[in-house]
Amino acid sequence: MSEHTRQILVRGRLRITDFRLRLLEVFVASSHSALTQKEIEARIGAHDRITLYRTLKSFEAAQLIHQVVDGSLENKYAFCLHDCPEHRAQEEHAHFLCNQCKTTYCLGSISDLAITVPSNYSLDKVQLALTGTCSACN
Amino acid sequence: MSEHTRQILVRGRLRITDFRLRLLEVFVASSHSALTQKEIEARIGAHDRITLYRTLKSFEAAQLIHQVVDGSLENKYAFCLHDCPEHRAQEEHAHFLCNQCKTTYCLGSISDLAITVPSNYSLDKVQLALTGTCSACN
DNA sequence: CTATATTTGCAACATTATTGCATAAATGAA
DNA sequence: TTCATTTATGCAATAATGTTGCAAATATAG
Ligand SMILES: [Mn+2]
Ligand SMILES: [Mn+2]
Ligand SMILES: [Zn+2]
Ligand SMILES: [Zn+2]
Repeated sequence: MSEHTRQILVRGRLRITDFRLRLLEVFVASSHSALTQKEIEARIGAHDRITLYRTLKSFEAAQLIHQVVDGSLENKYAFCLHDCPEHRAQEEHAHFLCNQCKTTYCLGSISDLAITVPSNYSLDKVQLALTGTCSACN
Repeated sequence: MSEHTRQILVRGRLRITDFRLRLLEVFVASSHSALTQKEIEARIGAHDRITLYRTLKSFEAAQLIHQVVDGSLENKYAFCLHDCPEHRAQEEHAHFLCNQCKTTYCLGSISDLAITVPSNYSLDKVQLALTGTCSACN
């Protein structure tokens, strides 16, 4: 059953360990939304806090997950789908935080928006943090 | 010299204290950019950490300052200019984080952008976090 | 000036971030 | 398969940040 996550680790050139497989399962299982550390901990079962911290860093470096800016001040991560735009030439990336259920949804590309910065500024990355009420809560 | 900041506190219906005046001076002095707690502490001189924490909360509640989402995970605050769109009917608000000097600029309104959310979602707030290189660093 | 409401400073505690280091485990090569 | 090497893990320790309670100090209204 973990052949899928196994392959993801191989592609990311990360050693295959039990903990990494478990963490990856968690992300794959909620690939539509971003997770806080607390939410990850609730899902992953027994674990070491520091190992989780470092594994998140590794996953991020290997571009398996990405940090999510959703307007809350919490550090959230989401699984990078293979068409995730976050790591494709720094394309625009939108996320939606629901005020009710606190879920953060990944809305994907927003490259159709016209963003301009003041003259002499150069733009590398665009992060759009939307807040409101999601479909499930409406 | 502190007549200006005095007036701001009065308008916000906050009692005038020495610490509040000092903190407000700091914000007024860098009203074009957002400040981290560390940056505030470096500018304000001798102070109590908890008092700063609570005064920031008061200022925010009184809408003298607002939290800034700039794509970093740091908690930043910026002075609300009287035409600051953040507190005018939740209008869009853009900030720019410079990768070089780490300054966060307030870019103001972006209400001309066309933002759409999936059907059945309702949108309350739009925060646009731009990253790149600022004019001074270019 | 006095009474009342608010603010401040300090202690205490919670949560999160971060590094060092010894041990355990994974991997590639023999 | 075994072994050597590299990497990951678990635990201790520390730093940074967030948060509340409470008594003393201060601001403000009357
Ligand atoms: Mn995403
Ligand atoms: Mn602003
Ligand atoms: Zn919701
Ligand atoms: Zn700059």
